[in-house]
Amino acid sequence: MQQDYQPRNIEAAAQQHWDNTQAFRAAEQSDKPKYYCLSMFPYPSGKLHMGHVRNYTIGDVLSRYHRMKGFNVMQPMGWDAFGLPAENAALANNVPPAAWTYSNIDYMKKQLKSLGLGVDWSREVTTCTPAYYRWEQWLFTRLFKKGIIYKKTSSVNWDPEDQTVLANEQVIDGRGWRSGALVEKRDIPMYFFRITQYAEELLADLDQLDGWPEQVKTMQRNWIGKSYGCDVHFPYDKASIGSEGVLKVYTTRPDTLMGVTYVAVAAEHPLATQAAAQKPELAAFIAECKRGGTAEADIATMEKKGMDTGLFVTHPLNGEKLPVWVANYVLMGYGEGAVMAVPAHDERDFEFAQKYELPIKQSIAVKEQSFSNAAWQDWYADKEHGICVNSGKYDGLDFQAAFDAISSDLQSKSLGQKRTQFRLRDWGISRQRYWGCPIPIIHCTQCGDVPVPEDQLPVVLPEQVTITGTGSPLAKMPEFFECACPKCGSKARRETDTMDTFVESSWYYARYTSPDCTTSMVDERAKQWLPVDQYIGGIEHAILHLLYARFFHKLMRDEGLVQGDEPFKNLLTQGMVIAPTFYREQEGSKKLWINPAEVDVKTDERGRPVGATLLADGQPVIIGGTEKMSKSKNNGVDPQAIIDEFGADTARLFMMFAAPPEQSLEWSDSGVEGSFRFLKRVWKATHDHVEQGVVPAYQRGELSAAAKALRLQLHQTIQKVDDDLGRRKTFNTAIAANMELLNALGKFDEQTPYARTVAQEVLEAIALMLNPIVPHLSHALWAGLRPADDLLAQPFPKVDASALVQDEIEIVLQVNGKLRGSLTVAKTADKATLEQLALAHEAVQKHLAGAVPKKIIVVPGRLINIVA
RNA sequence: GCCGGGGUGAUGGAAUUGGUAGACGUGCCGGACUCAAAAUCCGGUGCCAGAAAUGGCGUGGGGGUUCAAUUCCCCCCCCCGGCACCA
Repeated sequence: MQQDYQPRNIEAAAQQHWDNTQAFRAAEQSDKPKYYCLSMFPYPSGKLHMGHVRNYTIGDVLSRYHRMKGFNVMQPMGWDAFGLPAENAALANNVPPAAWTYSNIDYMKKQLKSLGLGVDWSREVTTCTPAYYRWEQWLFTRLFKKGIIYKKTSSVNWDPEDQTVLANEQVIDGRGWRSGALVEKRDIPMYFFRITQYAEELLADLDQLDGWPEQVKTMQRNWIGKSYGCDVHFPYDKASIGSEGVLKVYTTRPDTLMGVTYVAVAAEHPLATQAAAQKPELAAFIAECKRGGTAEADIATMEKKGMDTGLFVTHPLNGEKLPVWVANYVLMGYGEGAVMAVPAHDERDFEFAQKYELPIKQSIAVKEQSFSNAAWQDWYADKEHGICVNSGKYDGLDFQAAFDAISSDLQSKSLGQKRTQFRLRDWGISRQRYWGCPIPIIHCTQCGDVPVPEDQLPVVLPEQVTITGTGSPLAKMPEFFECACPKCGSKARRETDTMDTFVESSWYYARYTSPDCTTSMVDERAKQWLPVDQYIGGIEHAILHLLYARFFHKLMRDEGLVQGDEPFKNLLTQGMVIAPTFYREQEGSKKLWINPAEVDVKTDERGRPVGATLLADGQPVIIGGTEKMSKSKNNGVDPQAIIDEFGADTARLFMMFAAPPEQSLEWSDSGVEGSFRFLKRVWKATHDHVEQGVVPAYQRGELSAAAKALRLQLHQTIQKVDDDLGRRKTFNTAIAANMELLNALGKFDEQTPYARTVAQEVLEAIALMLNPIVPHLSHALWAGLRPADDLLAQPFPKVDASALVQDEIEIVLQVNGKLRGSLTVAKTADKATLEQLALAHEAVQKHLAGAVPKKIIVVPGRLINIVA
């Protein structure tokens, strides 16, 4: 072994060895159980960021650990290559999105390889290639014929100046990001996946997912949002509306129906349109409602506004006339575009009624609570304890009884019925963008929307285009959209919208099993590898991506392509990588963000930061918060710089040590140096041992007390690390346990032949236990400790139960719950002996001060608490 | 606004099933080595009082359950993720 730890050499050598032996090629033929380990594939944005390093290191640790535990591991990698940033880059730098994307992939692939991931690169998948997306188009045409995909109109953010649709993130304070024009909502035709048809199953199957975090399942349940409620029809008041008809609403609180004092409709609702024709001020208000974006967060937080239409509907049960209002918080796209308002028992309606002086009518009472129109109280919305009041024949009924009575009365009048509903909406996938998968539809004036026949797939996205930022690029390319109708042969127009990029990422996990299949979306190998045993990715994907992928799995299952109901058996959601921010105030209250690498932080005598200066000019900078690494806050640390300076193993070790995977991870330069120091110490300890000659690892024989204690700690550590890597997935504590073990070895200085076999045993175990985390280092350590063996063939170390046997244990003594001392006792000591010893203990006597113990609690093997 | 998560020394975090709060790392203080510095190694380090022994306090704030609460329950404050066209 080299005397010094030289990561550059050993990492290159280890990677070369893995390449030469095709070590991570996943084979279908194997007598071992399979383990499919998948990290969310990256968007090729340019270069690797710390979030990627964290994600892929976690995946690699689990992959290598499972390999050592005897699994046939498959860990693939690919590229989520379609998306908006490529078009933005094209606008900024005048490079075609395809060229930009492919060159980013080249660079990032080199970076990923330098991390030493045990990836089977032969399975690489790139979503922007026709080889990949043709199968997405193929599935689309199948689903279209089945009716799972349909067309309807939907609202988008419209930039009237650039004449283009904007993504939510491109709308900043209600204006287009490039033009600065006020954004408005516009209804356009789009294709939808009928995900609501699978809502019930998507909800129910969450119960199968024992390996998913409870929080993610809860978020998905709430997102799907199954509710039990009632359709209610309010007959039109013929005098004001002038025609027959009903206004339909859905409510989860039919028990409050007798408290309805008005109804509210969306700006686009037919009744609103009708009323606006007579009332210019209403028309103006409707126009105002159409301003602004479509994001739900904006709609939910904006000021609630409304206007009376002057129209009326009648209450379905008591025939009362109720005014129809237009309100900006009611959206046409959701449900019927109308809601019934019960100001007394809904907080939003309450505010609205107060603002516009609409009547508030109590219809629910809770015992010992008194109702007042003046201020909202939380009990007004209480379903559990309320009973009906001011509700005629329903007075005195509780929630469920009123629900049943009112809905059955509505049904007998044909003015409504019970219905369960989902909050989940169908998935609109049309995008008026260039860099995405073309939607395989041809529009024919005779035949309508015709799916592209299988033998004409794929519809290839042209790669030579000019992106202008206005309009849709494909819609300006006749060579793309001019075509013949596959049915009647007459001149037709190809669809120029592309698909939501969430579609590609909804099935890539399946494609990895059969990446080279040219005859189908996936082949029989999918049945062998799926489901994914471990999926790893950011918590920000908890709802959309994971729900869409689950949905796609069911769609593919129903097409006979895959088996099983769920794609991902176990899920690990990793936290963000965060770093301190620094800035200077500039004119116009703009902040100039300064990279942490360019800043010197001053601390007081206890290490607390007291100020910071810019290295370049020595002048102060302001210390900001610790936030997610991002370009906008300029607080990113380039992983490449860390790999170049310390090596990939240090980067990997720090990432795994600084926090458990699910928490956010704070970047720390000195923490990185600490990780590097630890690797140097492991290297030195192994080197110094090997220099004196390698020996066989300890097997059996008499040992000194110190050697016995070291072996006890060793095997306790193996037990803990095995559990930490396997069950708990807390890599930070696994590393800490190895650090403690190395510290203990450092204090063990016996040089007898037997002692050296114990040292060999410890060093071999450390090399193996650290292997999943710092595989290059372990590869080199192993070459020194066991020159004849390849580390890749080694199993995870096994616990020697005989080393764990302890004769004496420590018991903690408490008096009234406070720690007062401890006892070392024989492990076999019984309860009576323990109580006796505890009462006799000096510190216990002192704190009892003669008082008679009322109770003695003995927790075997842990503590004794004497209550006086 | 709605849904989900989090808050522990100077600092990142540990405490796995209600049972010794602060493992391990960083920083800081002291020492060894050195002409000196860096690197390395050794020791100390929750806060308050005390020379010490020791005692009290302490897991965002307030209350509760329990022999015992970072852990369970209720209320409040702050921070973060998602909200359907960022990925």
